[in-house]
Amino acid sequence: MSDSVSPFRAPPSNPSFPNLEVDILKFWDDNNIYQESLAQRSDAPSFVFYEGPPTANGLPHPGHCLTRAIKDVFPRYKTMRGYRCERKAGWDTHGLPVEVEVGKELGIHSKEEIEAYGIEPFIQKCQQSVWRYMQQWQTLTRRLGFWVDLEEAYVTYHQSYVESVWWSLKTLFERGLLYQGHKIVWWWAQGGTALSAGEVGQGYREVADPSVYVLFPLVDSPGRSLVVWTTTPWTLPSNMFAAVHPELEYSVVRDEELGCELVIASALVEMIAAKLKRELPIVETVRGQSLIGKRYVPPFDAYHKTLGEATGELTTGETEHKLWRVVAANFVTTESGSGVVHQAPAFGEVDYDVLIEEQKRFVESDRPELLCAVGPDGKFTDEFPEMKGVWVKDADKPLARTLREAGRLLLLDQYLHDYPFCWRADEDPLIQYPRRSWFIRTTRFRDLMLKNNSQIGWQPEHIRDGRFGNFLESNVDWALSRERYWGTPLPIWVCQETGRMEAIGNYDELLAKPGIEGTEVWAKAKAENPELADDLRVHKPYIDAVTYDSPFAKGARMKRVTEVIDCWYDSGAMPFAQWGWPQQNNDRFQDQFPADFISEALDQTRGWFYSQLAISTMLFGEGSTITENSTNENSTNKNSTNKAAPNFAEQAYPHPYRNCIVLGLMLGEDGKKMSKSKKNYREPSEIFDKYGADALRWFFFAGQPPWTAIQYREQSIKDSIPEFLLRLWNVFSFFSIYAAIDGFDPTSATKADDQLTPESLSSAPTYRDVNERSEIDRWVLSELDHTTEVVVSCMDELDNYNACQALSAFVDALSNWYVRRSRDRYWASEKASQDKYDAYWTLYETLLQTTKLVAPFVPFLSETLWQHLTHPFAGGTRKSVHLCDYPVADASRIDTGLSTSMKLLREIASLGRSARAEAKLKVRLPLSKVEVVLADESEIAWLKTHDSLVREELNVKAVDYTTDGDQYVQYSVVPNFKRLGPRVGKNMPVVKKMLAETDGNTLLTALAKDGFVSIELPGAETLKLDNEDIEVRLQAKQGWAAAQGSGSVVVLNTEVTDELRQEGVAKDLIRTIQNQRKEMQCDYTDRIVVGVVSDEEDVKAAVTMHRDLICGETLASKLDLAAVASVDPVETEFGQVYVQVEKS
RNA sequence: GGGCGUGUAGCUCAGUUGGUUAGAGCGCGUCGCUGAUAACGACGAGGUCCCAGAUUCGAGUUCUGGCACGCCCA
Repeated sequence: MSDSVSPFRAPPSNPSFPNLEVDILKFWDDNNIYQESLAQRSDAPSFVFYEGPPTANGLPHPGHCLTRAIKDVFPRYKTMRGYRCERKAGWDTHGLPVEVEVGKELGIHSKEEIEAYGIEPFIQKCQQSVWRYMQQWQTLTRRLGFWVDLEEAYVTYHQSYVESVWWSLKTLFERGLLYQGHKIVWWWAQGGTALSAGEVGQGYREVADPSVYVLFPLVDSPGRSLVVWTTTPWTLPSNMFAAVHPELEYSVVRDEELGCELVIASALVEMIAAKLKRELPIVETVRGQSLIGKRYVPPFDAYHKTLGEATGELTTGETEHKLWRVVAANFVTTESGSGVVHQAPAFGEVDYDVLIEEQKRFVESDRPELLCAVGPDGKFTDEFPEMKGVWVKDADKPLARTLREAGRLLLLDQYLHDYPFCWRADEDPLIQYPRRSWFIRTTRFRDLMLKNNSQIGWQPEHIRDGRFGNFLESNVDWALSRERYWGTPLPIWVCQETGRMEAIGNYDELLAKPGIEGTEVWAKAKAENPELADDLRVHKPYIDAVTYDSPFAKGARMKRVTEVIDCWYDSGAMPFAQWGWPQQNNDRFQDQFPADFISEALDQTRGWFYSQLAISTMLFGEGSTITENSTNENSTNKNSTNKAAPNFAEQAYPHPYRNCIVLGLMLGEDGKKMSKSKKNYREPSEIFDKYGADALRWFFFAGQPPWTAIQYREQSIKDSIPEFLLRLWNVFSFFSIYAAIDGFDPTSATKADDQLTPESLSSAPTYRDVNERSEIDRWVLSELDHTTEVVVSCMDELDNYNACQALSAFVDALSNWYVRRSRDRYWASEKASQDKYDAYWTLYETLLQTTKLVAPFVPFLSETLWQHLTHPFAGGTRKSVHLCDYPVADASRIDTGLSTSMKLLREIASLGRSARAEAKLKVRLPLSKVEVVLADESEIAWLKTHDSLVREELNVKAVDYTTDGDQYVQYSVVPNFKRLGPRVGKNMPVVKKMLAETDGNTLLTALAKDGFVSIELPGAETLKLDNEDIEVRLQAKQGWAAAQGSGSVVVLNTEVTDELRQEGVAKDLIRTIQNQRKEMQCDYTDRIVVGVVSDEEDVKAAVTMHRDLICGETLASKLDLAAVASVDPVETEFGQVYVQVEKS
């Protein structure tokens, strides 16, 4: 090799990965590596990734690290595989959480307070507040190595984004898919606002409510009443129906005290009788079905006096009373109550569904209308004059009293249950309350959504038919509107005179309306505060001020509805709205739709996964047509691409995403949900500082499949360092040290290309064809290419876990077999031997390829390795490993036979060590022989050529292989179950028994002679078994120092001769002396003088016989069987050992 | 209450279409190496595969019913 100074830099021996990572971040920034990785693929086929927009309105936590790591690894991989993978960041910026944050800041929380504060300054604050934690998000994203275009991020409050959403809503509106209806919400009456499910969930606590059993007298059966149970007496005035389960049995019982008959579910009669403390003899029993349709008198007559006899026409042409009938409902149970359920659809979502079902039975003009005697303030309205102005919860007692006085109260009791209170005002109970709301008719698309879903590649697969599929099956119309302030305004304008409506698709379209007024509100605000983001002009309150002439009635004005929309709709519109499509960027949208890959956590099933699928199916699915804004001739289409709005009806499912990895929930150290108060997790920044981003990433990728619930364990993150990162580093470090010593110069490959592919390195004069290299070289390269094959096929299937398993196993084999077995080849004193060149080239190539393989997973470490490994080329190679192509397996290098043989060899070495340990014969003590018994001969010839390796590993003088190991081994023959199962079936246990009972050796002999053995089955049937049909197992006999593996048994010759023992002592002495050298902190070139004083003959003999060996190994210039003056001896089992450093 | 998922070694987790010796890492124990060295390696102990039934020649794996935990929805 060249005598010039090695171009390799010696790497730090104990690297600080966190520090190296920070350097790499700077390197990437300084050199625009990410941008270049994209530019390099500008003409490549695209692999489309969508970023599910996080909300920057909260701190990022470890769960987000997982999401962002997974979102990073596949785009990186695909990019290296030759695709163009753009990664546009995005931020979710609208919604209640933002309003709440701002409210906290301002010390206000009710809607009244917000309005008192002023909507205009409030939403301005919202817009500013969205970025509250932006810095942390960006820092985390960058530090984790998540490559994404933060500068080009889409933002849901941007005008272009809002306009895309408007366009889609207008499309839906014009297709008749938007409508107004009621939605029963959890309502905070005092604050005048609905609460989200999450908020409601926070406020449950146990309370005692009245439990009343009320009589509903049946109209057509005088003296007979339904018994109805409720814990909310205040809902009784708004009663509309009573529900029974058609399949349940009901009893008519006689109540002597009241002098009437009661209808109660049979299963509950006893319970109610016990509460009443009186007998309720059964008069008759009936099925729920027979009660259906029976009319009753409601407990209060507020509505009854006018509507009591109201009838309507059914769709069947018949006539039926609209209200106060018994209806069927299968949610009725007999767990509590009476089995007859009071229905006040205004105050219960389930009850409301019953009303909807009832309404559907009637012709449209004759439907029962919702009864609601309570106002949004939670107080009775004049529809129930008796209690007008009374807060509902205060009405419970007086209502019960009224019922009692009217003889309608069977029983008053108390009932303990959990009931939600407002989390912001915990004295305020929430009530369910109907609100006018806008809906999207998603139910009409249920089957198409299911069809679309069925084509999506879900990871894990059970999401498709499980959680997500079920959710789609039970689809209900999307409640779109929110009575809030900070959100995308619902773009519907209403004629103030006729109530007719139209949707607006973008801001210019609005401005072009005739008689436009109100735009000055925005102009004024902007003039007063030029800093205001222009995007705010499409938000409340500015947009609300904009009105125009009604096309429906002369002189009337069009005014926007007041609502904003659900921010899930924002995020679901992201596939087109991120581009501002269709107003602009048609080509970008066309290119980037649908996504090949998205990933979020499980909680997005009903969130982003759904909102995207629903919107895409409605807009671009089968049967949909995209209409041009033809009615709006004034709209200024700045971009001609707007005209080219495609018809996506032809777009094959699935869209808008083809593959989705659903990540499991991340749990804290204690296996519980992560929570700041419990402090059961580490802050990401601490992890980065202590262990580095690669350690965290590897923990995510290699620890478990990503969809399992992951327990965040600091120890596991820490473990990824020695298990993988450091192990790989050590191999590299080993290589660098010796490459530097020997002056190994890869630049001698004059035709080396900029990715240092093996083909191009072969131009080096010292580079030999792999086939000519030693076996271990061929072996490691075979393993490398096999690993490459596995990793590529896993990653193509989005399976990071098994890809990492393969990588981990390979790095282990590289470190613990290849390098270990090859060390002396690098130490060889001959600098220019071909074997040494082979060793260097093999390890160099292996490291290069491994570095590329691990690049998507551990981008920092791989970059560091790449920089070092390519350093000799002084800039002639690609600047970054991330600009390289992903390795492709070279099938010609994969030698499965060699792989199998080597595996057996390693097993034999391992068994030998095991046998030694068992027999308490330490490896340092040489043994004369091992005998290896194999099940068959196929590998013997190959193994024999590796005797020296086995001798060395096991420290024995000789190795013998045999298949005839009767002496040591018991043969047993078992059937090959998998093969014979189908053929033998029920007789399998018999076959197994017969094979076991026959002498193994006899069978094997017969098999060898005839190629088959015959077995007589009980049914006089003869079974011929060839050697594929059976499996030979070896079992070491007792009394031998032996260990057995799957196909081999290793037997030790335990006879220890004097010679062997003395050699063992010599090796022990060497070790003792080496330890002493270390104690004395010798430099490894220091010469020493050694003295050994012992009474034992073996020790004396060992020193005499093996003086050269001992001196050579320990760099001793002198070794005597005498004390060394002025040195303290170490006491050992061999006597006293003196070691002194020689004065130079 | 419904849906979905999970339950395998002390801990964290793998386990391919059912095939008869259930794996890994950590931890623990023993030993080794000392020219990758504040590292490293080998070997070992440790398992009623949550429980009970069923299907099957054969079940950690399929089915049914429980139990426990988690998530989502009521």
